Amino acid sequence: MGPTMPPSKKAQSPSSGASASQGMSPPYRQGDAATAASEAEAADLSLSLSASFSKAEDEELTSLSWLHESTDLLNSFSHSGLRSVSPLQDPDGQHPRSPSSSSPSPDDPLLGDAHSAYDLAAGANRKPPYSFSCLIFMAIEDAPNKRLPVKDIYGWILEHFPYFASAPTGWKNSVRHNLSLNKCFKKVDKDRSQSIGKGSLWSIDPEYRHNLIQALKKTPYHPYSPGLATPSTSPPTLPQTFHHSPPLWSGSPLFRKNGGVLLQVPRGVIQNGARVRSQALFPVIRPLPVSPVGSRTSAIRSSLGDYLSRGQDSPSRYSPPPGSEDLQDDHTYSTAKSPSRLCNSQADPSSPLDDDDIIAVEIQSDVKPEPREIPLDSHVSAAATAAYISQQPLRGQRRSSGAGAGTLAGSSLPWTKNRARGISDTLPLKKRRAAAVEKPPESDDEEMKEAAGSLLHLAGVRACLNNITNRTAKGQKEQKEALRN
DNA sequence: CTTATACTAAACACTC
DNA sequence: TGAGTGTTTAGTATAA
Repeated sequence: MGPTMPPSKKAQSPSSGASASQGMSPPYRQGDAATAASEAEAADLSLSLSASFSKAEDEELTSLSWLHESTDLLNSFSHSGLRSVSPLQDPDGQHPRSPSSSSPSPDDPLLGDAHSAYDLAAGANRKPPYSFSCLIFMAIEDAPNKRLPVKDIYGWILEHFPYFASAPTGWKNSVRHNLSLNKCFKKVDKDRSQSIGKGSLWSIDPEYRHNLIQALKKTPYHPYSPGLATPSTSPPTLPQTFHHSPPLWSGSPLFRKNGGVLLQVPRGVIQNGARVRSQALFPVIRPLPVSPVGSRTSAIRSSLGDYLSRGQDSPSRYSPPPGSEDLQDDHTYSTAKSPSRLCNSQADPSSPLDDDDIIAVEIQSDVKPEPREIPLDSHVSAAATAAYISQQPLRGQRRSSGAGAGTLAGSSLPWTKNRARGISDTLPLKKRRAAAVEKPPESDDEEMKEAAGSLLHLAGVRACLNNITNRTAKGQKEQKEALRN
């Protein structure tokens, strides 16, 4: 998924496997003379970016103008020739930085010692802080038709993350692995008239799109990422204080493995490729019809506008166009689709949850936040979800999101395509597949309904539960009345 | 220590 | 037939 690379050694090195052994992750070094100017430029841009993001925070995010500003800065940054900068690794390339080790220098309060420690030009050799799921997601979303063959996904990743050009080819396997395993991705039925050769086109499953969007929002490139959003002069924030940042869900694996750790990064350190930031900051959101600052920014606006406006309940904020289902965000992978799908599938589609439901969720969270009370309906905005979840204790979130969703999905990875075992488990793969064809497993929906029904019962999510129970009660009542008659 | 998540490697099957 | 693609399993690493 995700912004993925954990703050671990694994994250720092190209991979824990062959790539590491092949020395794909050169130690951090001071940039050479050719990059000096770029570093200076990066510092300036970083200052501007940080200031912009900080301004957004100071203004309580009541306006999106900062976003345009930031986008412009990102765009300019993208032309600075700077590439990836991993903030998580010590100059020796071995250990993540600790918060205490990243005190800004007086000369450069933004970059601090990081500025001297990290090679701004060496980003191409660093693994991007996105999980493969996010990379794939971005690639597909960046495609005009929102669908790509694997080959083009490779190409997109290579284009945007030069690191992979020199990385061992195992990453392609990982891409395919993700495509196959991750429910967020689905194959598009091949159109014989438009044969693309081998393989299929891959697209994003709308059911899970929110999860991916949410995951992407957890990336360090998200303007709300504390690494960018907090004033540069403030000390690095610890993850525990994160809940103050509205859009962040600190319980997501993406947060845990990236955002949370990136908090330890000296403020203003530019992370990873500038191009990535500018071009794929939020390449996942459909552009708005009207855009004063370009499609990319529109995309961001379409995402964050709704995100903010609904989350902050401000009428002055940008409102998405009708039908932007993307903006009804189910948070992240870890919650998976099951709960929301349950609600959606069982609730009356003609009466989607409205803001009252969101409020109800928020109220619930205020009263007694329990991990199990995660908003379960995808109609609940991402803001509400994130705001809600952000109040959950980290550990609780983790347990609830992981175990809960896992239970729902009947898999340890709720968004993955792990088929329910049991069908001729011991048979050879081929026979198992044949058996699966003959006896298709219970549909995800059915599984989700069944499992999530139980969870919903526990969770007491008012909107969903009421909807479901009302319908159930109504049906039972009608049945009884019919029997009487 | 356990659990969840992400990644990598590998084997195998399928398709072009 | 080989290469690319898709699926699955196993193992490892990390964080909480």
